[in-house]
Amino acid sequence: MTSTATGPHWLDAEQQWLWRQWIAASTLLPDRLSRDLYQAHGISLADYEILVRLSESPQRRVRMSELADKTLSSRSRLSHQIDRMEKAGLVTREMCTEDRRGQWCVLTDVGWDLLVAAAPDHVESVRRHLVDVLSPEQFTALGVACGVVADRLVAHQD
Amino acid sequence: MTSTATGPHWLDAEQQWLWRQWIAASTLLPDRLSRDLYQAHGISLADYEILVRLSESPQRRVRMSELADKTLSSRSRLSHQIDRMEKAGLVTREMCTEDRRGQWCVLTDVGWDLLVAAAPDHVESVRRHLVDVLSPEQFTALGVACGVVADRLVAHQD
DNA sequence: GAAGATTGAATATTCAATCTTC
DNA sequence: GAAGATTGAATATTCAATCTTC
Repeated sequence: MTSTATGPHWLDAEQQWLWRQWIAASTLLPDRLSRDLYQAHGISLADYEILVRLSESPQRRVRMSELADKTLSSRSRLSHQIDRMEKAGLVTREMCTEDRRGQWCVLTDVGWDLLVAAAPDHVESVRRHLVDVLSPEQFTALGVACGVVADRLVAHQD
Repeated sequence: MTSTATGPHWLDAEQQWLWRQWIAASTLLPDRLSRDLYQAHGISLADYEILVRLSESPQRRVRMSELADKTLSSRSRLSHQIDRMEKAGLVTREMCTEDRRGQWCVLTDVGWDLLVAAAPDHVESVRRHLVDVLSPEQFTALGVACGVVADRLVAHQD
């Protein structure tokens, strides 16, 4: 659309520029972080996030549905992803005794070791491409704004 | 990893929180916008971006390699995507006479009409989920920070 | 040999249907 | 019937190889 196709609710030129910067960063940064992680440790950013969530939980285990919520993934997607990670020996599934519909996803020692090895590199990558290229104020403003947006999106899936 | 696993370059608790807000927003917002677009008009956000870029260009056409750059897509990905959009009648390919290695991607009337129909809804969706939930200052800060990050990522693909 | 672009296979994600237990 | 979870097919993306023209 050309900039002459204006209407009551159109974005003005500045808003459009800001919006495109968002698109660019939110496309390029995950690509880059995932590539860094893959080249150094053979896992994707999605795999890494799962390892982190499991490592933070008591007994290094999380129920599948809760893991899906925490990683902002659909259940189907998570299920397939855990299949792959299980094949790679990073996690295992265990029956849930309290609720027999449920499954625990459990971090293996191999998964833990991989996370320990990958974490410093990943943090370095996050710093290099995001945190360190911004002033502390800019980074804070970015995160806070994202928090507002994300909260609204989680709240009303309307 | 637990928060006790600190090191010289680790992110502190606040930085981690900010970082996770970024992940949440950059995961949820595109999902949401793409879903809105798909339900109302049968196209993805990626399709929409391509229609926009074509519509903005002289004679509604862009060279494949340039289109890949503009949409931050790999050439392979774009090639497959244009296959699908060509099948759907939204774009066509045309030989490039100046450089016979090249191809033009051209917006069809059907594609144009679809963009015209979808654009107001999409803009409304962007406003509802992003622009309007932030103060103007917050939105500006978000976009500016994203611009800095994106520029660095484009500049040195190191 | 490099740039423009595509191809097919491998991998990942989405979608709708299904199954079990609550 | 709803929640937890999975399954297989359809769709989309990545990766490495290839082809043509510069």
